[in-house]
Amino acid sequence: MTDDGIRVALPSGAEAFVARGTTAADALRALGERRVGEAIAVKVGDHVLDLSRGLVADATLAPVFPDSPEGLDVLRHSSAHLLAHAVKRLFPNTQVTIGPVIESGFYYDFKRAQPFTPEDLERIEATMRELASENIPVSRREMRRAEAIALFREMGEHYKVEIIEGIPEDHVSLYTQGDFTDLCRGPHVPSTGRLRAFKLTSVAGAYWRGDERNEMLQRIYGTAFPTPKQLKEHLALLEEAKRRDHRRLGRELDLFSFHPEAPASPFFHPKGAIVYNTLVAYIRDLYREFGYDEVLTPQILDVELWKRSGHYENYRENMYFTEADERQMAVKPMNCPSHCLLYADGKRSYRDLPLRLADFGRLHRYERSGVTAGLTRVRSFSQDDAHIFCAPEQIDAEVTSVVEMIFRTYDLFGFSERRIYLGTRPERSIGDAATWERAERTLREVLKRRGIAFEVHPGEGAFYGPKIDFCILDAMRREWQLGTVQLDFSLPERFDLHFINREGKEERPVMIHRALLGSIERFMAILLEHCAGDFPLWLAPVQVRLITVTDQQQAYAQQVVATLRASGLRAEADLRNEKLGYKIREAELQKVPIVLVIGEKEVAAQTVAPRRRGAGALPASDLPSFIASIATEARPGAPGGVP
RNA sequence: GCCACCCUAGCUCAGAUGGUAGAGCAGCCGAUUCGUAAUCGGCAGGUCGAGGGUUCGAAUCCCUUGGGUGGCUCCA
Repeated sequence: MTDDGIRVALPSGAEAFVARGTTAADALRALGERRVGEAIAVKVGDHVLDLSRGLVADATLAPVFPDSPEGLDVLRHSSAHLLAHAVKRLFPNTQVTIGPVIESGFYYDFKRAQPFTPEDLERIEATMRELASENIPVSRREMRRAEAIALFREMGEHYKVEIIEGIPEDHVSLYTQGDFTDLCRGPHVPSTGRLRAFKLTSVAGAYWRGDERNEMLQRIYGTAFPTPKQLKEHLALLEEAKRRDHRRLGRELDLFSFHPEAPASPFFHPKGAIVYNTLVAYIRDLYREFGYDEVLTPQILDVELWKRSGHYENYRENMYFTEADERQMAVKPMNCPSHCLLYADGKRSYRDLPLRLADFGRLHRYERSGVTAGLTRVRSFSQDDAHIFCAPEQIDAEVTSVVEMIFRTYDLFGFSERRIYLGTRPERSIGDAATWERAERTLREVLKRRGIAFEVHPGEGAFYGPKIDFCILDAMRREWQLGTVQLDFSLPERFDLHFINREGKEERPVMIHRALLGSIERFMAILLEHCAGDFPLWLAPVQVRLITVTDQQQAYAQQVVATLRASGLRAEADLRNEKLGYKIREAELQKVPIVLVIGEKEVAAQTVAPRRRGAGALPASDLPSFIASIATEARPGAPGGVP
């Protein structure tokens, strides 16, 4: 190494000496990297930088291509800049704010008096295309903070000024492409021509700095990919998501509906009720196995109870209130206080613990209009909720057993990818610091001991205690929260709960709030979208549909239906005077798992000709062996059947 | 709650610039009696989410309101 030279290397080991200040792109060329032209950035150590960055010290370099995760981020970030560039060109009076990369694309927030219309979006996208085809070079420069503030102030970009004022460093970096300059950490593509596959997807309101007390900005969402083909695939995926939308399937499969008379409160139709109740039946089976006792508790309780539990203090804005006998009452948003009353009904011994009280009670929570959505966020629902009252030394075993129930259940439904989060103390909460500390440590230890990978979500705990949230990825790779385990030392305190321990002394139990599916409504929505309406046999509202070829077979068909029903199957007959193909098509569209075709031959031979959803015809068989062949699969909680 | 958009027959959707509603599917009736994803014909169905306004005239323009959708905030 010489004074004016530095040593650069590729991860493969190739080395070269170049002059200090050589750009990353030139250094890569000097190293014999052939695909420099395809790279959009460079990785120096752990940092992704512009290709035009001058190298000042020895470094190991790796080109960043658009199809790598880092490259995709650069591409999308630059697309956000291209969007801002186009907006400033079309609407010069607009102020720019921030434009980050998000999971499936990017967005940019703007301040403009006029709202952006869908037509504006088209014009903006067209302008983005023009700017891309002009292949404008993107350059970076650094500037003193004060200088940058002055510059953006002069440009009338007050939000940028505010952002820079919040940056502690002396210098900030600016990126310029043609007549557009933006404050940005970078890195960016070398020129706008590298952006070939992007699309603006929607406009939405968004608060400045994500605070609802601040003014509202206009956010434009978009997405970008390395190639047009990948963009197209992504858009096709969005179409598929639309096709699987549970609101749509709910209507098409006649499962549930919504009515303005009870906003955000689902009405389950007979078929939807079967799915719902079968899910509950599955959970009840688990409860039998894991030692839970089911209870039923009132819908409306005295406000005093909610004051005592802390809900009135912390949760009032989400509760419904009413009055009776001049007493203030509240509709329950949760079951826990009722379970505390149940626990306290009589002396408890350590021999009674753990006491696991399960409750499928209907809950009502007032959700602000605008946050509700289909079955995933409703105002009326029930959970597979339970509260475990146990001695402190039992916490570990109890949490462990809940985790087992959760994992087994998610496996059953084909949710094999999970993400687990530990939520710690939120701002609004009850209980002292030491108790919180203890509870958080307990949960952390259980997870660690079980070798379960998790992430910490600071401040995401419940107001009464820390929690572990169990999320899954569905078939569309979207993340949903389902189960939860929450430790609670506060409610036992507030309700002055105790049990008599081995020493004959009163001791405070711990309460564990937990759910596997979470809200049944929400779970049903997620499952419906996950399996695109193709429920496993045991959950299907109609398991078997008989289809007659002509009306000569009606009597036999009805007889078969009766036999199937007698053996516990949900069966029905389609006796309509329609062609076979028509009736089969309808059964397929209705996602009926098994169709039994009954024609002249079947009547004569006293058999049925089965047909599996999506798989076509199977050989005919006699009725008893057909029933035997599906018996296991039709039992609640039968494995398989979900992708 | 905030921003934007949407609401026409049970469903999916047509109905530039204001002249008072239309299709396919579903439904009903009839014909057809048929072998693994749509048989043919006919009939009926809407105070265009609701209320108010502008206008000679409103599904269409304006205001209010209800519901929904996509986001933001929230999800204890």
